[in-house]
Amino acid sequence: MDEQLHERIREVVADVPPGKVATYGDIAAIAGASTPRLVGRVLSEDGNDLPWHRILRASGIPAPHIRHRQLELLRAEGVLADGDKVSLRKYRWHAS
DNA sequence: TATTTGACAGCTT
DNA sequence: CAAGCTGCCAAAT
Repeated sequence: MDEQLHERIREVVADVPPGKVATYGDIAAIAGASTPRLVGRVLSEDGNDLPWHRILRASGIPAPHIRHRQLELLRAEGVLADGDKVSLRKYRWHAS
C-alpha cells in the first residue's frame, strides 16, 4: 500500500547513521519506491522529525532551498562539504 | 477529469 | 564540464 511505502521511506531515512549521507535514489531503491521523487515528497511532508539533512541529491548537492541548513547540520555531524558539494564517495551510506 | 508542479535521476547534446 | 530533455509518481488546483 502507499502508506507502507511512505512509512518505509521514513524508516530508511531514519536508518541512515550520523556522519553518513545517502541520495534520494538510494533511499528510493532501498525503500522500494519506483522513483526518488516520492522520497522528496515524503520528506517535504513529514521530514520535520527525520534526519532529512542526511539525504542529498545524486550530485552530492542538497536541494536549493534547504542547502544552507543541510550543510550546516551535516557539518555538525562531521560531514564536511566542498562548498555546496558533499563528497559522496566518502560519506555515502550503503544499507547493511 | 485534466493540467501543473515538485526535497529527483539518468542520458544526450 | 555544463545545459537540456525525458521518465517517474503523487498531490494540489
